[in-house]
Amino acid sequence: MSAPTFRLYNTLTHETEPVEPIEEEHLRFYSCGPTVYMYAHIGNFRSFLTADLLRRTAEALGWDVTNVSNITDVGHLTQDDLVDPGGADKMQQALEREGERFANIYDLARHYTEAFLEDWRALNLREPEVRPRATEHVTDQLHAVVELVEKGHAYATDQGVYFSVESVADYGHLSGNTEAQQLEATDRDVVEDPDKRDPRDFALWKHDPEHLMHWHSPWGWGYPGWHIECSVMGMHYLGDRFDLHTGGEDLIFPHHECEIAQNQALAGHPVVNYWVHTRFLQVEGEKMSKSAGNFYTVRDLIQPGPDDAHVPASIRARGGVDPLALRYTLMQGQYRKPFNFTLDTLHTAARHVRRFQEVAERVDEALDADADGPDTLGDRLDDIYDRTLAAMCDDLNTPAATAAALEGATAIEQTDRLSGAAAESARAWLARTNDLLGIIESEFEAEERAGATVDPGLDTDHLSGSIDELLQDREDARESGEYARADAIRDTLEALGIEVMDRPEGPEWRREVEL
RNA sequence: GGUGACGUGGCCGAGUGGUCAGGCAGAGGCCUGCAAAGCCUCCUACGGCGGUUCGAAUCCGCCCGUCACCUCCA
Repeated sequence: MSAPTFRLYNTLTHETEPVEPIEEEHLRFYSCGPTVYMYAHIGNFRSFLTADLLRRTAEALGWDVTNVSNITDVGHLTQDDLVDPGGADKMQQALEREGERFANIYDLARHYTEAFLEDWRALNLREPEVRPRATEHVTDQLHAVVELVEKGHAYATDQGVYFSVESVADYGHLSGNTEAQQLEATDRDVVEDPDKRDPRDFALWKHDPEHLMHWHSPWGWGYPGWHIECSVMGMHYLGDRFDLHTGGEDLIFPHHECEIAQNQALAGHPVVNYWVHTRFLQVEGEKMSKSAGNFYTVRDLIQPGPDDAHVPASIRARGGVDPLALRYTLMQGQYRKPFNFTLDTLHTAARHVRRFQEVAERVDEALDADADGPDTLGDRLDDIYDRTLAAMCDDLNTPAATAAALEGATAIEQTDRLSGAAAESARAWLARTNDLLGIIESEFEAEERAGATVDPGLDTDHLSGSIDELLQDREDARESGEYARADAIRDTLEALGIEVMDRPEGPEWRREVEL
């Protein structure tokens, strides 16, 4: 079968377009990463997951991929445009909030960066080729600001340096915010800079010697504006023409709008061809917020603390859900459509992920047994994989892709007796599907299996000896017809969250996934 | 007010002119000492009103509703 055409919705053109890399079969893209001032939440990761799926789909097509995904470890003003002498900044606020935990702002950034990378791996996201930090590129950012001033695209006031929006054509095209008055904030409770020439102009540099992070510049001590870092790091690593740029929908305006203007001014031409934005998710039908009690960080769900009262007790009781179940859940909505994250979906996802894993176990056993017989699965699984890939190529249609993958699991389950040949086909299919979707087995766990620490979510390991004893007792009871006693033992196990299955070859147990 | 997205069965969600999505929940059956798991079968919907068409969930128009963004946010 010929490879399907990879198509993505481009915010810039409002159309779903074929992805045609500048370098043939080499996708180069930039992903806006997090500001590291708190633990990342599941909405953050919906967006990063889009970038991961983009990569995996391109790789499945045989393309090379170069992805740059930044870490924003410079605090920016909570009201981006406003030069607030008080320096109310997200990271500074975090430091004030959690002051006793961290020695300084850099320590805080380091902590949340490490936590972010742990979550990233837990969710089975592939590593970007480059993960630059904003603080490592401040000099580059300053050079860019100087260049913008020299080219007449920016000007300095007492309070900072601003990009002049009217110096580039087409400002507002990406977001549709073309009217000047739309670009003026209605409520401004912080003093704005009276020397700004146009309310739409945005800050490139903020003069503030008191800021917790500050650098020397031609305009005195201060720190860079938010938008310039992505322009600079993107072009630094990917050149002044690259394929694609990803981020959350909130970044369309102002962040990416400003980035496009800066890119145009610096390079003299458009730099990025495709802009891909992930919609915000909702949780239980509402916007996720701490006050609504539906705000979940990744670690809330995969390794909650016993006192995380906002995490449902059923999840806390079992020490968190399988991270792949969380990943699977986030894939149950296409990245561009409204998505309602619910515990019900999480529950279903956990079942599906376990089902894939059990199919994989069965295939591995059949591989070892290597029974004679024809390959009854290969053609069918090839067709299923083709449809899975086609769904991903269709603007990352993950619900359709996972539905197709599930058909593969059913196909394997339906086969009563797997021949060695069929098992090999099934194994190959599982590997390809996992490469594409990442929902069957974690690449990082496999990597680290040698020195594997016990998953904190699984506390049955120390119990398995006594579980085996109980099961043997139950078998003895069953053989002697003492079914009441056998059922009582099973009830005991179920109370511990252990499911018992009497298979023809003997009893098996596993943890329940009920939430 | 501006911009964009979206409304499919009890629930989640595919599907861009004529043929089956898939899953969850539910019902029946096979299997089982009974269960569980798995397998088989059943449950047939497209916000409303017009229009185009031999034929529309699918195209067009209007209306209703939901959501998001419009300088904190992925």
